[in-house]
Amino acid sequence: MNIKINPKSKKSLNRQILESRILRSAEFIFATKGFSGASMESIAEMAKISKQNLIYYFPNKEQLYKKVLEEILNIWIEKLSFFETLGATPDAVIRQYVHEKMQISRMYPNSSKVFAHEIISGAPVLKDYLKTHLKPQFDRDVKLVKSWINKGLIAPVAPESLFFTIWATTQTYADFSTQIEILLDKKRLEDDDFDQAEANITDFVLRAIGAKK
Amino acid sequence: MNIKINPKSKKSLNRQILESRILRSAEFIFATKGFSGASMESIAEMAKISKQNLIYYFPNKEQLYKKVLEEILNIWIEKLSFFETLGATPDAVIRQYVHEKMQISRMYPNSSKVFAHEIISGAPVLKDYLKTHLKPQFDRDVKLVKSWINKGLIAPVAPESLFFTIWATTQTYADFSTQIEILLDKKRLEDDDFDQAEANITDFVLRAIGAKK
DNA sequence: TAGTTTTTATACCAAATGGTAAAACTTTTA
DNA sequence: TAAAAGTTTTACCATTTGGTATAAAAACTA
Repeated sequence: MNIKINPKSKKSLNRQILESRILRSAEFIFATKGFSGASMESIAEMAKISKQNLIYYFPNKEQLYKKVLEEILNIWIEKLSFFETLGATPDAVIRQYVHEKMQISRMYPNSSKVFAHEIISGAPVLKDYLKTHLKPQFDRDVKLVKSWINKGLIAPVAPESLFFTIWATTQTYADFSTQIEILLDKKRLEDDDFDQAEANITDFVLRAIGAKK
Repeated sequence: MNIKINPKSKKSLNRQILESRILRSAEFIFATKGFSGASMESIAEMAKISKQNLIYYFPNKEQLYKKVLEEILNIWIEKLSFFETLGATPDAVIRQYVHEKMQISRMYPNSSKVFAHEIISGAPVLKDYLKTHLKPQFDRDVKLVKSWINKGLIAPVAPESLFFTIWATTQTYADFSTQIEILLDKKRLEDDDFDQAEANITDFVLRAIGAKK
């Protein structure tokens, strides 16, 4: 019997592997050096291909950069929505949300850092996206939190502020990991540290909003 | 009578004015473009001097960058210490701390962003400083919070986490201002927004740690 | 196996940019 | 007022780097 992998998909598989190796390299370089400081050469080197080869896959730096951002945004969209868990208790929704956010900080620290650089720089590339995609979702989620307050399920906190707080506290473990590592006297943040942090943040937020379990 | 300003101090006054104009420009450019993306030319242009003139004042880019970081660190050192307010109640200390931190986010958003870029990039310049200066202060402050817990003044939260939370939530209003502006539908964050944010964060933190007033 | 497509390597370049050298101009000092 | 010190301008350059052009090599297809 001739078990043969479909050549077309085999090819595209190889390509996918290489592309994702490139993207991981790019993430790291962009996170570490910023957009301007990241040279195509250094990204290529890290991905163990030539610069010209890199350009074959990603014709220019901006496109590569956008792809990296796109990836993390897709992950966030996929994993993060208050709205989707509609019906669950605030306690459960927030636990799940913080959990997912920390999971992402843990698994994709570099993507997270690239995103942070982008926003801090004034979101030159993502401004439109934020307006058209994030804002509507934010409005929906704020509405949901307001309904919780109206039902007396949580204390009357400012919903917008609640989101900013959750984002900031979870993201800080990815973005400011260097600082946290130094202050906690760790070479690297381990799974344990993230678990601990998640528990602390969850606790903190739930106490602050006085969520009934 | 010959009222004459001491020429020496007059000169150095002019120089101070120009230098601080340069530093403010540099802050903005570094915040917006990152270290590598910030050109000496653009900084000079913003400060309304020639590039060569800029180089006269700051012989190279790295030195200018370090000066910008130094400025914000000095401000933080000056204004932020749990320890110094020893004796005050946790409630008062935290209120004051959050207040100062938000004040800084409001007044020096660009410095704050430059710092954020630096840390996210792995603190290539500031790593040593964090180890030698921030860490000891952090340890002292953590100790103080622990004593609060032991005295039953606040709930048994993780002290480290408390600091990370306060830093993250206050800093986010400077660093991620672009995102927050979009989500709150504001062209710029006004004094009012910062006051509101400060109140929310303070409330939030005090609830979370169950501080007795 | 011949042809086609995909991938990799070689050579090169134009623009941007950090920085130098030094002259010209201005202000301060003695 | 003349020298000294401080400031600004002009001219220039070496390096980095994103990107192009092109051809060789490898992989795949018919």
